[in-house]
Amino acid sequence: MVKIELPDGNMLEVSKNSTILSIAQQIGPRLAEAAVAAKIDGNLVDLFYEVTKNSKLEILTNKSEEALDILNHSAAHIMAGAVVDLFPDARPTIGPSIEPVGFYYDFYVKKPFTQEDLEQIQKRVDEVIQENSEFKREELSLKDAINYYQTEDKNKFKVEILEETEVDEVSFYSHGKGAFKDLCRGPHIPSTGRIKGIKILNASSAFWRGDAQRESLQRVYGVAFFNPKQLRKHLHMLEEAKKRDHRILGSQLDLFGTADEWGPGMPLIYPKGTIILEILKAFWIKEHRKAGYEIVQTPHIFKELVWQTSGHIEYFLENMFPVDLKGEKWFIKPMNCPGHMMIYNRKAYSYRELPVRLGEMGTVYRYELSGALHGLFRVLSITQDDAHIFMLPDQLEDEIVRVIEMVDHFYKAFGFEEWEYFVSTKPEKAIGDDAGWDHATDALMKALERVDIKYKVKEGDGAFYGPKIDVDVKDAIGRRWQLATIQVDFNLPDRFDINYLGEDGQKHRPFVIHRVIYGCMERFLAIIVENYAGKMPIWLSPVQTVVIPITDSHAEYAKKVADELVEAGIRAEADFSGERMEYKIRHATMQKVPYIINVGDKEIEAETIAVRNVRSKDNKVEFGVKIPDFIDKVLQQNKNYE
RNA sequence: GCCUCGGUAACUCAGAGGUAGAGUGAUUGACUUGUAAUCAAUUAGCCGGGGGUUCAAAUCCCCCCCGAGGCUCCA
Repeated sequence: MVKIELPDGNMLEVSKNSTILSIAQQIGPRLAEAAVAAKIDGNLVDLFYEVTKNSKLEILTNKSEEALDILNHSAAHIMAGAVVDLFPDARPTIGPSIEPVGFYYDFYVKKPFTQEDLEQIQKRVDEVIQENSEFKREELSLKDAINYYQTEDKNKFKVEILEETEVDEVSFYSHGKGAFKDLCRGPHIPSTGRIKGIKILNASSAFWRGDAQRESLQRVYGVAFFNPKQLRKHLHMLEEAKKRDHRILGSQLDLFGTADEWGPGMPLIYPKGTIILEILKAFWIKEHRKAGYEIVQTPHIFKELVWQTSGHIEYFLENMFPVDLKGEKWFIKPMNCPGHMMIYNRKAYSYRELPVRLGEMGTVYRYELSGALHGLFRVLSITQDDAHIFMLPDQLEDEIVRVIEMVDHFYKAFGFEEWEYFVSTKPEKAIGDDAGWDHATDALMKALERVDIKYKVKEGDGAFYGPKIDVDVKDAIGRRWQLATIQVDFNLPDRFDINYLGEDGQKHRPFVIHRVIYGCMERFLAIIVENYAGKMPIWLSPVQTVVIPITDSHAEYAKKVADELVEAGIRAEADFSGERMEYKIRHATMQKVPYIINVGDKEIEAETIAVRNVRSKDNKVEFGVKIPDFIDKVLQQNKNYE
C-alpha cells in the first residue's frame, strides 16, 4: 500500500501500482469522469500512470487551468496522426499547444496544404475523435528512439530533437488503430473522445526552428475544447475579431488608411482619425502637466554624430533611415531620447530641481522588415508619447510608482479592465556592464513589489540600453496588447554626459527612465478602435451627433441646431443630402455616430430635438429634448470620459 | 528578408486565352417623407508595373512592386 496526499490535505491509502484513474474512481465516479491528467509531486502525468510510492496527488479535471492546454496538445497529436494518414509523405516535426488557447503542428511536406486538404484533415480528425480511442504511452531508450526515426519512420527532424536531449529514455504516445506514434513527454487526455469541439483553422508556413536558413515547414493551426459550446464561443470571438479589424473599420469609418505603394508602413490619418488623436493628445498633455512633466519638442533628424554618441549607429543602424546630404550623413530619429538629453543638458540642474520630467509626442521612424508590417499595429512611422525622467538614484522607486499610477489612470479612462506587468532583463546585444544591468533590473522589481504589483519576468527581452517594465493590456474580447513600457536608461546619461550638481557641489550622474503610456499613437488608435469595435465612447467620437431634417423644409432649423451645438463645443454635423430621412439615419448609425438628432414640424414648434441614442440597448428615441439639456449632457460626458 | 496565397471601377468581389462585369458608393433628376436602404438615369478601369509566349493575354511564363496569413522582429 502507498499513501496519497490530496490537495485538501486528506490522506488516502491505495494499493501499490494503482493508476491515477482508479484512485479518482475511489474518490468519486464524477471525478473520474472529469479527470484529464494529474500532478504527482508537482509533475504532470497521465491518468494511467501507476503510483509506486507515497506521493502528493492533484487530479486535473476539465476545469483545471492546465487541462485545456493538455487537451490542445493532445489535439495536435490527433491532427498529426490524421495528416500522416492522409499524406503519408508528411514528416511531423513539432506540435505544441499555444497561448491563450489552441495548437499547431509543423509538417515537412512537398506541397503546401490547400483549403481542401484542411477540410480532409478536419474530417479525419473528427472520425478519430468519434472512435474515442485511448492514448497509450511507451518508453524507449534514446538509442532505440533515434533508430526508430532513422530506419522505420524516416524523420530527420525528430532525430535532430533526440540528438539534442540529455535523457537516456524517452516516451512515445500513440492513439487509435493507425501506426502513428509520436515522441512526446505528455501527458495526454485519456482518450480521443474527450475532445468535444475541434476546429482546424488555417495553414501557413514556418521555418524549422524559426531559422530562415533551414527547411520551410507547413504549420497547421487548430483549436480544441471540452465542449462544443466553448468552441462555438471561441469561433465567434475569432469572427468578432475579424469584424473589429481596425484596417476595415478604419476605412469604413473614414479614420485612417495607408497608401501602400507610396510607402508601406506609413499610415495616413484622415480628418476623423485625427480628431481622435487630438483628443488622446489633449488628455495626455493635461495629465502629464498635472503630474509635473514639461512638454518639449525635438527635431526629426540629426547628424550622424548624435547617433554615434547615443550608440544607435552601433546597435540600431539596421533599423534607421539614413539621409545623405552632399556627403554629410544624417539620420531620421528612431528614438526621441537624444533630443531630450540635449534639452536636459542646456543648463546645470541642481539636485533640488530633480526629478526633471521631459515629455514629447515625438514621431520616430524605424525601418522594419516588410513582412512585419500590419495595419496601424506595426508601422514605420511611430508617434511615441515619450517622456524621460531625470532623477536622483533614490527617487527611482517613487518615480516608477508615479508612472504606474498614471498607467492605471489612463487605461481605466479607455475602458480597459485588466493589465499585466512584465520585467525584461538583459538581452544578448546590449550596452553597459552586468553590474549596471543588475542594479537597474533590481530597482524595477523593487518598485513593482513596493506597490504590490505582481509581475512576470521576460528573460533577455530588455532593450539594448536597459531593462524595462512592459504592460500588457487585455481588450474587450480577451486579446493582449503591449502598450506601456518603462525603461531604465543608464547608458545615454554616460554618453551625453548628463549631470546634476549635488549637495556637495560636485557633478553626479542622475538616473534616467524612458517611458511611454499609450505605447505609440498609431497603434493605440488601432487598439481602441478594435476594443470599442468602432463604437467610440462619446468623448472620443469624431462626430458626436448628426442633425437630420425630416424634409427639406426643416433644413433651416436643422442648421440652426447644428450651429448651436458646434458653438457649445460639441462635434455636430447636419445632413442636407438629397436622401430620405430613413436613409440618413441608417447611414449615421453605420458610421457609429452616438447621437442622431431628428427635427421636424413638432420640434420647430416646441424648439426641441428628437434624440436617438445609438449606444443605448434599444436604440431608443427621446422626443421633446431641450437643446440646452442635450448640450449639458454631452459636455458632461466629454468631461467624464464617457 | 523567407514561405504560402493574392492584387480587376472609389470600396467589396466575379471573370481563368477571343468585345471588361455585378453590388455598394459618387453625380444628376423626380419624390418631401416621423425613425436602419424611395425610384430612375449617369459615372466608372494602363485588369499592380515591366518583359516574354501567342493571330489574340486580365487570363499562360519570367522579373519587380504592394497586400494578407505565418516565420522573424517589436512601440
